[in-house]
Amino acid sequence: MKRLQRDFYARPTMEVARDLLGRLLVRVYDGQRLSGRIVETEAYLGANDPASHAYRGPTDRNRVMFGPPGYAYVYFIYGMHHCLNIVTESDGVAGAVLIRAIEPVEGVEVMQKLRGGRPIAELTNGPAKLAQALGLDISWNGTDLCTSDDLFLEEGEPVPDESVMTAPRIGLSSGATKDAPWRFVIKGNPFVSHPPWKRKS
DNA sequence: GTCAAGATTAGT
DNA sequence: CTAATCTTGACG
Repeated sequence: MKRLQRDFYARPTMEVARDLLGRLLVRVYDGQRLSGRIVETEAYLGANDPASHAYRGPTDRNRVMFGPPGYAYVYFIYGMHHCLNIVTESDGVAGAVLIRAIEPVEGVEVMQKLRGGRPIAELTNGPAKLAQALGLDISWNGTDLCTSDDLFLEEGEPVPDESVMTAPRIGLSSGATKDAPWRFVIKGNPFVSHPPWKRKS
């Protein structure tokens, strides 16, 4: 299947976050394809988004968010979790999309092994969960998804507007943009974390 | 140098 | 609801 090119990522973050739904996230682990269909994303901007790591300008940790689009921004959080983001916007402009959940497609057994034998339903329905299921850690920060042989995205099956639902982002405690509807999910998909349609955000 | 908070998860 | 667990970044 065709791989997504640089121009796909070189657009406004919100647009990319929406368009990422339905795409196939692929990780080649030990020569084997592990993949999943993206079912949940969140957009994080720069200067105008207090909830973003890039809000206060570039630092050692968030630097890749300010670089060219199409790169992976992976960070370590809460002393035990890793999360995967896709860098957007043009070089010099901060922006990234957090991949919050994917629906397992290939390499389910390997992903299960990496996740301590958890059931398929709990394999990749959360940012830190999918990172663990795909064997991603901080060493993947800065990987170019347009040229890497081990981590990239394929076109997959674009999702129609009627299947997309927006909601406030998860886990934010403060900031003017904490309630902005910058979270995108495929309505009704069982692998979405904190399902918006089940009320009780 | 010090220190509180964090784009989460699993278990009570 | 809370513990787990440790890096980062703000401040002095």
